[in-house]
Amino acid sequence: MKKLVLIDGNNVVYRAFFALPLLSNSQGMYTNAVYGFTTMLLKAIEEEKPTHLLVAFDAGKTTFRHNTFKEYKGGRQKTPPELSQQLPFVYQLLDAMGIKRYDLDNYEADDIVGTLSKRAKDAGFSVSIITGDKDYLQLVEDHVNVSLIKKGISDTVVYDTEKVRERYGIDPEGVIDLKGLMGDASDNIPGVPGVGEKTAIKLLKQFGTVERVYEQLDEVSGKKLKESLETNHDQALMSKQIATIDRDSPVLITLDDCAYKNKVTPELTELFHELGFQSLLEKMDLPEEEKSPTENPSIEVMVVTHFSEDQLVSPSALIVEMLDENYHYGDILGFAVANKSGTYFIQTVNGLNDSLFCSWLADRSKEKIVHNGKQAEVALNWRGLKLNGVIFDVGLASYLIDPAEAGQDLASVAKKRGITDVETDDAFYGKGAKRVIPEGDGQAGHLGHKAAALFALKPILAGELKTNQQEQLLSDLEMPLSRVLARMEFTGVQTSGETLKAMGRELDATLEVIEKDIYELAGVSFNINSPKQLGEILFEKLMLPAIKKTKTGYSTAADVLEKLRGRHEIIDKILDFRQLGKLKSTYVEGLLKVINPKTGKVHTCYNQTLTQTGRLSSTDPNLQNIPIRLEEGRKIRKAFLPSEPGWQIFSADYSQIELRVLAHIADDAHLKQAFIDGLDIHTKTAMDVFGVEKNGVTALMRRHAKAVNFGIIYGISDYGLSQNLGITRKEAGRFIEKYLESYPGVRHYMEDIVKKAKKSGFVTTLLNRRRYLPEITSRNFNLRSFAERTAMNTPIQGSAADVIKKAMVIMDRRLAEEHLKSRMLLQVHDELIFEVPEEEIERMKVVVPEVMEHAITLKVPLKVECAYGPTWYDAK
DNA sequence: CCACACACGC
DNA sequence: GACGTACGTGTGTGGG
Repeated sequence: MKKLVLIDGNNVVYRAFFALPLLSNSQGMYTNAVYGFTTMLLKAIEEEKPTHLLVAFDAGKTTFRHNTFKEYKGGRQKTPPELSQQLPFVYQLLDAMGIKRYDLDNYEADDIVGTLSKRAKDAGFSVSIITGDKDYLQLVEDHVNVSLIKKGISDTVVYDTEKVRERYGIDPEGVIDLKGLMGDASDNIPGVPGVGEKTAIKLLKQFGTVERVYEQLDEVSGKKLKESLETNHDQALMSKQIATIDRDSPVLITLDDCAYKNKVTPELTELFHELGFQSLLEKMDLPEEEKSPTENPSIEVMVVTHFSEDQLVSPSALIVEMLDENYHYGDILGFAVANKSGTYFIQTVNGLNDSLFCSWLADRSKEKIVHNGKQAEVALNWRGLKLNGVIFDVGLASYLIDPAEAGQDLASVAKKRGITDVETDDAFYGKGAKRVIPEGDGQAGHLGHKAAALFALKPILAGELKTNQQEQLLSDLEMPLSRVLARMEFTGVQTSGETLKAMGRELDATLEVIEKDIYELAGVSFNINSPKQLGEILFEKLMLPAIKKTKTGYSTAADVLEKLRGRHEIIDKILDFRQLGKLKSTYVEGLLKVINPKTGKVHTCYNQTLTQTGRLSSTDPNLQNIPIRLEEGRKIRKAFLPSEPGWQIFSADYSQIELRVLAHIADDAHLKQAFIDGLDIHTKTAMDVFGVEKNGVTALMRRHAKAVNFGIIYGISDYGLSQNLGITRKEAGRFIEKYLESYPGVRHYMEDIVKKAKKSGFVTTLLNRRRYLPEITSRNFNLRSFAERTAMNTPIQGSAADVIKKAMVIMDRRLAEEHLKSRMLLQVHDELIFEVPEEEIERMKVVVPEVMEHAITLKVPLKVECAYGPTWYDAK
């Protein structure tokens, strides 16, 4: 006989939460409700041995019952965030176990259960319902029983028709009449005042139903009772109606959909590990994890020396193997392809010489699945090859699904999804200095498994993206951007080694003088670059007051030294030495090391899957932190030139993009107006915070206001602001308070986003980029506060990143459409740098701001400022 | 080899 | 009252 088990998910999770202490896993995430629910679920499966299983959930706040009675479930305590945060894991758990879950707009879990139990009974199933809610007893009938959870989570009492009669003295159908008369405080159902369980049962035993009670009201004994029944006639009927479970609700799934196979998946093991459910893991008799991936017989990797047409079918997963050294210069260690025809490995030389393979790589119509395709594309470009037809990038996808887990090895991404037969590169090649490329054909197996995993991962990740509504973010933003970045990196930026060397010589001369001065002032020579030695000199030998300490000793950081200025001549010298030393080592010497001797250019690598906010990062060299604030440093920019004679460096930057994004997201009328009116935002903030007219804003006020603005977009704390401005915490607190009074929409946003993050466990940006903040419900003040500030900051910074990324994709197309020769070279978070032929300058002055300002339409205008000159330094 | 302190950018 | 601005990369020091 078929057996259907129906579980009221909300009820069981809720009971588990309150029955168990607030357990948490190693990451501080609460797990007690998930744990309790899991225990219940496993017990039910073991005892009931269901062939079909479904967990029903309540859909939302309002149901059809609210149409009849708008106070339904009124006055209920809000679900604690510690509980609601666990719900997603309950869903994940069910999905991993292959158990159907279902909710239905306007209906509650009990209606779903009622409907399916009826259908199942009619189809000849036996049905067990698991819940802690007595209301369900109304569903009991032949072949349908209810397991009512008693105190705690482990005890249940099974109610069949007989048991209901025994306990209440009425038939199961009578439960709704019971409710109609006695009401239900927990659902805010009124019933008839003065009628409790005893009286209600007595009445029902005598009359049968609520309606009958009223038909024969005269026969009711007791004057008071009669009166109360009489005056509350409508209320009693309404209460009965509300308490009635709808057994014909529009449930769209079928019984077949609920078919259940007891199977332990790798996803489940992974999830249990994540949740820290060690005891359950042991209990479940899990299969041993695959230890030696190459032993997996299901993937046979064929080593080929050239490809045939029928081996390169669409879609195919493609691995272009390189180790983590710089992909502009690194070797390709082989290729692997996986598709429905099989899994193939080809050595680099053979692949590069196989014209069929090379034209397949370049063919737009041949669909490819890759992992961080930018690397492959650039590496192929350096070999004169093209890569087209990439339809899915697993690296980018996993980054969007959870930026905290991305940027990882393909093996980790796969393992998380239950594909365990891929070795990490670290494991296969060894890590650090021990890294070697194994002899023989072991590599074919490794690459083959990677390619096969890639092929298998695509539908899984696509599904996850769909759930998160991030498909467009991948297909219309990050994947096209990957192509744009590849081109920018490959194009590179012309860099004058001579200019750098000349600057280096000057720096050397100056540094030598300063160094000598410092030794003289200190009375001894020492390593100025060693904070330890420097600390000893300053705070022990020269007896300067130590303001701040670090874990390891005295702090000699710039802000500390600033405060010691004027106390000793040596301080200024040290600050100068540090500043110039940094220029010399990082910028002059550092950049010289990475200029390509053949092209005279630097070719950065953008990491598109690293930052938690959605920004890019840049390495080898980092071209996003070239000095600009201090003139000495800024001169470094003179070394960056156009790559063609007579061209110009053209720079375009967003003005106040983050504050504009804030005005948009917070939808703050006052802040929006300020931008619409084109005001100087820091002056405007000063006017609001200090309550003065424009003419009354002093330079100091503006500086303070600017710091407040800066802090606001980073999720401010009074302490942070006080440090920044050198004022007391109280004063800083007053500034913030004043600010939030002036911009109530911003205050509301800040409070709201934290609440939302607590509820859902993540925050999102304009284009639905996500960041999870598990620590936002931590009891550790430190961790929680940090997560709260992150909740405020990430949508702002991340949305700004969305805007400029979108602008880059559009800009790239626009340059092509207009047949402009100008090239996009760099992105520095809120600015784009181009090299532009003289004759295109005027056009670019129009096109670039147009594209950037309209990349995404906000409720405030975006403003872009352009500049150009013969070097990056001059584009100011 | 790694953690740390420091300094550069947005 | 705790802690303590966001996000990054690179360099040099110094301990294991």
